[in-house]
Amino acid sequence: MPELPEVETVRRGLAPVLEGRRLTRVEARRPDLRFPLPVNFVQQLTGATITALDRRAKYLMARLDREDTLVMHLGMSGRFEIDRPEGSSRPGEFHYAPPVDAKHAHVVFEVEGGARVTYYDPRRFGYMALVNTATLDLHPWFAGLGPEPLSAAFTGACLRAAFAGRRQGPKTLLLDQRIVAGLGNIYVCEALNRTRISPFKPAGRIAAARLDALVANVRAVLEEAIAAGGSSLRDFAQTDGALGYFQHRFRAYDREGQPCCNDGCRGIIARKVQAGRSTFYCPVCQR
DNA sequence: CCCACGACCTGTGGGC
DNA sequence: TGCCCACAGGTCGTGG
Repeated sequence: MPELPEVETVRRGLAPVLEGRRLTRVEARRPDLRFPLPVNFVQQLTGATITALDRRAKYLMARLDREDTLVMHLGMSGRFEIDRPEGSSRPGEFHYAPPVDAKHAHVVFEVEGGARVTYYDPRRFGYMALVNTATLDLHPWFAGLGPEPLSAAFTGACLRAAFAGRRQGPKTLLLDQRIVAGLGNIYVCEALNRTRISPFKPAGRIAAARLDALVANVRAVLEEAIAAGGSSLRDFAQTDGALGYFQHRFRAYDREGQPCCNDGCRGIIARKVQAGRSTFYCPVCQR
């Protein structure tokens, strides 16, 4: 669901209420998300202070003043909401409105000062784990990740190396988190459309200059999406409930049958299933 | 290495 | 109105 811009939007929303705060109460309302929650999940988190909230690829990482880091992935439908206690209460005891969607409110964090952060995830493809901080980079979820697309490490040369000799299209390869970490279906479609590269063209035969342009467009579309608060399709909302609005600026994704937005192109956006997922592209200008 | 396909799980939207 | 099917932002695994 959430791709890099959505996860980054969530991070920016949560950071002010979590960073530097102690977890006073943690509730796991079911024993598992996609995977079982760690044994002693609640116990290990209760009383811990979150020193920083970071993002790597599509993972959120809450650094703790303990050995472990709380790692969270939103899967397809994961979402966080923040709320404040209502009414008066004795210090240290807060009263909250019931969760908006109690059926899918799986994990609840209450922090010092009273804010409550609830994790909702109808499909439960999301997951949370406690991972030893010292060896975090060696964990299977992180060890093989490619560069952050917004970092200087992501370059045309990276793509040249990763694409060399590959007959698969750039669409599938850009979804591979080992090549570049954080892209998903939407932003890959958008970046390829902006660069006028066919999602199906054998990746190894794309000229170096076009890969440089692709890198620039990946960055541009991600930055624009972050600035817009991400994209809201079915259920993505920012932590304050506001909707991101980048979906209104899609040029390819979910625009089957509508005109291509590229200058001078009169093509119509098409949809094809590629590697089991919808690819949206312009058959006229994307070559 | 590539692809096709299915699994995980639940909800929603469109077509009839 | 109601039902059924296709499809959904991600990842993981299998088998040809």
